[in-house]
Amino acid sequence: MDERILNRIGRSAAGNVGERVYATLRESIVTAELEPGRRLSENELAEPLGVSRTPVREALARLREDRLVAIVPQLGTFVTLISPAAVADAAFVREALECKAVRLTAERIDAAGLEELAANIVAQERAEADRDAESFDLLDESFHRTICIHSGHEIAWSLSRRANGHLDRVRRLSLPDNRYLSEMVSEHRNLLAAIANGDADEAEASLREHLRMVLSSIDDIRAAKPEYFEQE
Amino acid sequence: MDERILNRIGRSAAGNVGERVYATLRESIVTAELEPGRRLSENELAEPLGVSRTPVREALARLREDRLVAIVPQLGTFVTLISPAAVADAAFVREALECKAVRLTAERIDAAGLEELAANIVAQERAEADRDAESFDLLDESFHRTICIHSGHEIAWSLSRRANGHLDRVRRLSLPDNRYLSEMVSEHRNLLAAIANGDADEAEASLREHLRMVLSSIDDIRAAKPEYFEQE
DNA sequence: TTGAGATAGATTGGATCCATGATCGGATCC
DNA sequence: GGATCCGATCATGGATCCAATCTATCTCAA
Repeated sequence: MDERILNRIGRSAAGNVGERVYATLRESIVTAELEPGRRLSENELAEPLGVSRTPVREALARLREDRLVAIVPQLGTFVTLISPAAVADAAFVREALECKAVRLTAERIDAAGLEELAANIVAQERAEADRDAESFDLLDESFHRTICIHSGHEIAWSLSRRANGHLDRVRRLSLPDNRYLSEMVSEHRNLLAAIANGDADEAEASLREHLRMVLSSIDDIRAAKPEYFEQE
Repeated sequence: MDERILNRIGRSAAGNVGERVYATLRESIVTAELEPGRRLSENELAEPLGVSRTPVREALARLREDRLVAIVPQLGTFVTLISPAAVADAAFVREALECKAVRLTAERIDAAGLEELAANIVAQERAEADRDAESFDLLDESFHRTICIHSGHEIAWSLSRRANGHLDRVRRLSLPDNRYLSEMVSEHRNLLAAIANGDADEAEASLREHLRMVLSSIDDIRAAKPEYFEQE
């Protein structure tokens, strides 16, 4: 396994069809364009994408691991209903990983990293002023990713991102309501301040508070769209 | 999506061929029967198992997500070299998830759960007396799984288990040396005591100490088998 | 009209086939 | 003798084919 080989590792996951299909389907599910409970068919998914069943199957297998679809042999594939337990699990995982990461980040981030986070917040403020929730979403993701990367454990981000599907789905369903937007920017500012001060405890507490806010909207969504939820 | 359908969910992941192949290959890699750097071929893997390339590809795709193999298109699939960074990532993830889980477990475990953990430790003591490292391994896994399950977030276990491949590989390579065995049993006892007392802080501290011990052997392995390791 | 049974259709799981591209070895030319 | 070019071989990625089986519908009889 020489260097030339190592240099090419990752290509397989980069531009291949299965990866694109996975990203497409995940986005469709998270935005509820493919609504919870919806029946999917590998053939019907493959045809409009202009691909065969093979990469679709690969994508669905990954989505099953994300618990975003359920595959029943000889019957069909279904978008999972929103499960309060799965949402709680996602919140648990994200809090565990990101809180631990932010402690490390507060201890070891460099000036360039702080600069990057500060620039991100400036952009968030602009998105807030423009009421541009979609841009804010991307910036929010980038903000948290940057924090995880500077902890030295980028894996924290990729796992958190992966587990986060259920939270994303709930959040997107509630997106039209953007009254929380300025509050979130403010929380991000507090978090950055704690990191800049190297205060791991404060950074963790700040992030924990921030993450838990996302959960607050789930009851509203459930009241509005009960058919999207599992019965307990 | 009625109940009959829901009742059958999971069968797809239970007895199917891809799952078996995944488990088999993972075990072979973790025990270094398929040594780091080894080139794998889908055809050569499929033939002795009596299956086609399809389930092998499915298994390899999952192992790639575990970072246990690297797939290079038109070239080959390779068992990844042991990467100190990947090992550290695995330790980070496990510590983050399990420490957070054990806090919840200490707060909410019931008598039956405590009984289960106590019985497990008795079995560990027997394995220790018999110098039966393999049995101890299974019991250790079961012990940690039980703790995670009683936190109410079994996901902590499945993700921890999944991310743990690199740690397992290092540990198995060092297994013949079982002088740590009695120490680990003792640490498990301390952990159980903290949980039984409902002392979340003590339980977390105890588990953290316990998990970090696993890392101690990596340098020995590297000295013994440098060709298994990535260069930094 | 209603019920049961058979049959047709559709679904995923697994196996096979083809396309693309990378490596390696031998033939050939300088 | 050595470098170069070309083709055979083999790798994964994607497409297609077959098998098993579950659902739904249609038919026929009571």
